[in-house]
Amino acid sequence: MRLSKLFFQTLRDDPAEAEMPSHRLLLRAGYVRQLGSGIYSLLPLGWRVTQRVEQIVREEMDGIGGQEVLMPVVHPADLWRESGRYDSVGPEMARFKDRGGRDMVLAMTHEEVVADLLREVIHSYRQLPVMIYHFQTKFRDEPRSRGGLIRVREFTMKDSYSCDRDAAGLNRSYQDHYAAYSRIFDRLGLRTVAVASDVGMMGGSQAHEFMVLNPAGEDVLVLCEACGYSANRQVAPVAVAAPPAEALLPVEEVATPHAATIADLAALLGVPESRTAKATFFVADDGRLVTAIVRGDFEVNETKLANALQARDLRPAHAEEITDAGMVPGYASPIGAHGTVVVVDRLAAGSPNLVAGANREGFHLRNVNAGRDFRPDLVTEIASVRAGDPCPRCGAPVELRNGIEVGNIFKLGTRYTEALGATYLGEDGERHPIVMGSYGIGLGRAVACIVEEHHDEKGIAWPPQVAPYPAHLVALGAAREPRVAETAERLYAAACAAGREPLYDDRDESPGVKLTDAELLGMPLIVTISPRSLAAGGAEVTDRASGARSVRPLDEVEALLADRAAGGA
RNA sequence: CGGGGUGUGGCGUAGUGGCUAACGCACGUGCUUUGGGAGCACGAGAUCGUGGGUUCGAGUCCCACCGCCCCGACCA
Repeated sequence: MRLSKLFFQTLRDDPAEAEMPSHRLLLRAGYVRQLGSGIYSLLPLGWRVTQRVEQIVREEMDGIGGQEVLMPVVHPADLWRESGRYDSVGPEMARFKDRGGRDMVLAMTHEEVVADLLREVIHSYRQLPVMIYHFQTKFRDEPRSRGGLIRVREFTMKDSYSCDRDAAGLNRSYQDHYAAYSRIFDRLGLRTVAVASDVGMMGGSQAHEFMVLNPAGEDVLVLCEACGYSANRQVAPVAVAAPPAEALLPVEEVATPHAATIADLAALLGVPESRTAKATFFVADDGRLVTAIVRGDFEVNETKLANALQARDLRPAHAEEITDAGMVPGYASPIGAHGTVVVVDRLAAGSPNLVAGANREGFHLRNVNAGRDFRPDLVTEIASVRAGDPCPRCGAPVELRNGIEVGNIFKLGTRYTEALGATYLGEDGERHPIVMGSYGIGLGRAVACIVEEHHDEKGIAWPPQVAPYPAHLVALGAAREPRVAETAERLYAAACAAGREPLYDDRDESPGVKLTDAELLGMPLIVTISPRSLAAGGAEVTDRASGARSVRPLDEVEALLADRAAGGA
């Protein structure tokens, strides 16, 4: 591709709105353009990278027996009513009416369509297992997009769906995907860690997320260096031992002016935070006011709490809602409260004689014990793992890291097939629901993550497997020295003929512009042809990632450009 | 949805009530230049986010709305 013809534009200055390296560089190098919040166009270079990524994903999906299909973006709402998700999914799903007044949705995922296809196509156990997948646009009206391509509203996703006879088949499909995903991210040049995760809106029994470690990641991961344990903090169990039992002491009120936070309280009373109880308040989607009690040295884990309550949604409670239940924010405890579901963290319940709120401005109670002084509606684990807490598997201190989710795998089970009546006739002559799994990879997010991991201060440095072009030919001083243009044209033509079309900067630009653009654009190999290089016996070859450069004879350069396996300089 | 910020040629910015809205980059033409974002000259390009208001006069002050960014809430 000749740069003189390429639809692109590099920017000298960083666009003001871009903060993350991937966002900044993809914009500056002319790979993408923003149309609206969380809505991007892919320019030719960006589209080529995406296609390279897509092809790698396709090969690995085909490798585990996947069959590519294409399912629609616009679905009749009735389909989503059948699964119950038309009502359970919130405003992140775009809805509209067609001209006939029928309710329609823009698909944010395709379980329903797959289940619909299954009930039409699959009748017998002989047709199972089967796995289908597609690359399709998804629209999710996120409350807030962010981070350039990391979190967008419209994006392309590879989603695959395994369809098995039973749980054992699902396990195999799940393992196949797990292995395929590991190969995919490896090939993409992404170092990922697979973490056990929450099943969220998908439902199902088991899920893993493939995470790229990145400080800008929106998820917090619990990692153990000692044994390799890894989990999303949303689900990671707290393995902190309960303190030794003590005799339960009588409750005693103590004045604690201006001690509305745990830190202030602990300092004022001279007790460790672990000897206090912290109350936080939520309102569930069904209207229940939830009082969550964790030990003062822990934070509430909203995912665990929501799961414990079987609530779809939790929001922080307003002060009036807390007061209405007979509690005093800042000095609150369940003692004397009414009209609230009290959920106590396992560890808080197992820690005796804690300091808790007195429900009186400026006062706390010493020696509060769950069960004796108030009755919890539920005692279960609702606290989040902290950095340095013992690993739930081996006990070594765990580490907390942020991660970006680039892929996930879910065991769905029969939730959708039962709802939609997608069944097969088994060997036993009985009708059984098909057992499904669903597996996603966000392509744009993967591209952004690759840039996050493969860039320097000068620009992008694509791994060869995903680079839009294998090399970047730069002709310098061509106007002055006809041999430069001739040589560059010859190398370009030869590479194209070998099926390895490079980028070719044939523009009438100054050397500085061309060289900085080459580094910004990030092709793995930069080949510079100039009077100087010709005098030195050939062309200068620079490995973008390492910066290693050397002048090579022209026939060697020609072979390098044509060689599919060529990597470095 | 809460909090914060921001909106001026394609990009980055200046312009805190007063003449024809300024600068750098990018863009066009010509000449010069050619290994690290070149020089000179000429030129094109902005209803200053939108609507209302205050004022003799508004890019600038006030109100409302909209867009975008960040933090949080949210989230396969």
